[in-house]
Amino acid sequence: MTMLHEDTGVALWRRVADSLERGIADGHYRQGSKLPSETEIAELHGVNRHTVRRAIATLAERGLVRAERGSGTFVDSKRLTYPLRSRTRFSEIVGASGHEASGQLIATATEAAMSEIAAHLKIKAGTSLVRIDAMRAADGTPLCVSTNFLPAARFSDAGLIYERKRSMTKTLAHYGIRDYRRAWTRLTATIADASDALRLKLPVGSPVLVVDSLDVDTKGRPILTARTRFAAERVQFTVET
Amino acid sequence: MTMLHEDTGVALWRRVADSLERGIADGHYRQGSKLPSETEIAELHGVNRHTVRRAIATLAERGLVRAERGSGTFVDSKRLTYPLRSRTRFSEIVGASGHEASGQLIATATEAAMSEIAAHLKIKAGTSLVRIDAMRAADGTPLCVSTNFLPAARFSDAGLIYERKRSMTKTLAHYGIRDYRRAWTRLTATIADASDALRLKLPVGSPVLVVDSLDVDTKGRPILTARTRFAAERVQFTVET
DNA sequence: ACTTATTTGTTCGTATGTATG
DNA sequence: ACATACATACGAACAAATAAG
Repeated sequence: MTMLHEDTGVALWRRVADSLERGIADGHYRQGSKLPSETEIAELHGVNRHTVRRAIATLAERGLVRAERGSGTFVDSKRLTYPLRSRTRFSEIVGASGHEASGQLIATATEAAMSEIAAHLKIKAGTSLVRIDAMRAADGTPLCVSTNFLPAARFSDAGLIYERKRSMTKTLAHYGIRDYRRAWTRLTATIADASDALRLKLPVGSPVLVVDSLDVDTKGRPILTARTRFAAERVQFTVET
Repeated sequence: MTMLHEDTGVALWRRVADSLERGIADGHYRQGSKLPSETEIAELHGVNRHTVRRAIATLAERGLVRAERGSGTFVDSKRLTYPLRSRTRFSEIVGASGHEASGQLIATATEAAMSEIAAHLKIKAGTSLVRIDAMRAADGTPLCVSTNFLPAARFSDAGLIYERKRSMTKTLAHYGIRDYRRAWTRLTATIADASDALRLKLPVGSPVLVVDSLDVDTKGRPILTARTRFAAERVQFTVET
């Protein structure tokens, strides 16, 4: 709204910030690595050092970088890249990016299927379901909380199994399911509610990515439908088309 | 907390709300259609009508439904389903779901490529780029704002073309590009900044879905990289794997 | 231990475009 | 039309911390 440049409607410092954020997001500047010095960035973008400082300040506020007087500004982004594909397994994905995956049961119960969930799982409404609420973390930091529904007929006591195994893949393996795949994924974002914020250790008002999904076995039979809420600031999804 | 049930850590009213929201999200309850009556829903879920009322109240607060005394509760979710796939075109997607797509140029300029963007477009840093900031809407309601970068060598004056055509597909067609595809898509969420919130007509603190993408032509040459911010409350992505 | 160069942090000053009243 | 306030942007200088020799 104020001082513009080349009739683009965007402030200079914001353009610099966007550029840097992009560089961090796509791995051009890796986690822990040093950004170019403020004067270098200023020269690169053809702006004053103050402008760069303001850009960096906004990134630092959001926790993407950390400035150290005398040595430099370092990337401090723990955002995990999480591919959405046919084979989507939390522990695999987290493990592949060099972090230690862990899971924790929040609650489990047996419920009657609501019509919407029943439709997804291709069972009759009112059929018995196992509900599993779980929190998943990478290197101890909570990444997501998920609410899972499984047909109780096939997966009775799945909650108890999950509590022991702390992994959905292992729980399903206990029932003889050695492979399964993602049938569909739907995704949006919202503000974390109080309990999710607490479990994800997020400040109130933080955005979460809400992922609805259905997993099916090798024969295409639905086995699991879930709603998973990811701490948006800790994850970045990639879509493989 | 509140009233619990079957030692699941989730309040009854929240379970009902989740169930209804799910039904709306997956089209089980369509836009504009009437929900079952409160007493019906209460019977279906085996809860008291007060519980249902609380669930509906939270949905109404978030603008998903609209309760009308004497006639019923109606789905009022303008959340558009937006598939992320190889062929991702705004106007096509919006048009296919029965809405009228429109675009509006916010600003355009020629800039020198920052190294990150240059890497995506496979050009040398410092090469001239056309930057196009645009807002896109469905039936007049803003859906997203996007910042697009195109190599100026191939697409000089793309900004002017876009201003006239108000569609990126048509703009590219003007340069002889009849087909293109999405090379990659990265996705996360954050809180809308002031200018985005204004342009998307969102309250401050609203979440936006941030989509980074690269489009390439039929020969695989990069033609366009963009960062698009969607009003999270108005859109739902589907991932096709 | 000392020097030197680099880098972030801070404080002046100056100028300009936008919004408000 | 004018004054005021505010955010943006640039320039110069110096202080303080760090790293390298």
